[in-house]
Amino acid sequence: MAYWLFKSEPATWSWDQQVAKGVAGEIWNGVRNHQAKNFMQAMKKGDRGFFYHSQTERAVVGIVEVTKEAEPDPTAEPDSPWECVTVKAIQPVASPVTLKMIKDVPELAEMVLVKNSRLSVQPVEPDEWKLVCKMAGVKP
DNA sequence: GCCAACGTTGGC
DNA sequence: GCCAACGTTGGC
Repeated sequence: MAYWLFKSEPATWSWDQQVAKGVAGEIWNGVRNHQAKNFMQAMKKGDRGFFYHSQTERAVVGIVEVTKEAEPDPTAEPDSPWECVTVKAIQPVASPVTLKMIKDVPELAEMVLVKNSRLSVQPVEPDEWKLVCKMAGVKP
């Protein structure tokens, strides 16, 4: 199983809204970046991801699971290359892991979140996943 | 094919 | 609100 990080501006799409969708989940639409799209195409059903709030909060606030693999983005122009997966909320974190906390941990210095903060969908290494889960107070 | 200009994102 | 980083666009 692979691990990922989904970044969202809480004003646009928040963790609470994701939770409200329940087991049905919600399509992760609106991504208009090829790197991010490629990562979504690599995702498999059952993969796990962090739900990260950018801008005002800058913290990992929940855990999601990929429930449907990449399909054309219904919010994109017809025949455009954009795709998206569907994710559902699994559980909130016991305590949010802020960007500052991540930056303070040397083992997490190589996270894409630190290296390329603008990428909205990112891969997470298994070791990084375990450590951030520990910091968040959730089971990996 | 290069590069300057511009728009967008996100941290601070 | 500002600015740095990055991606995209368009002129040449």
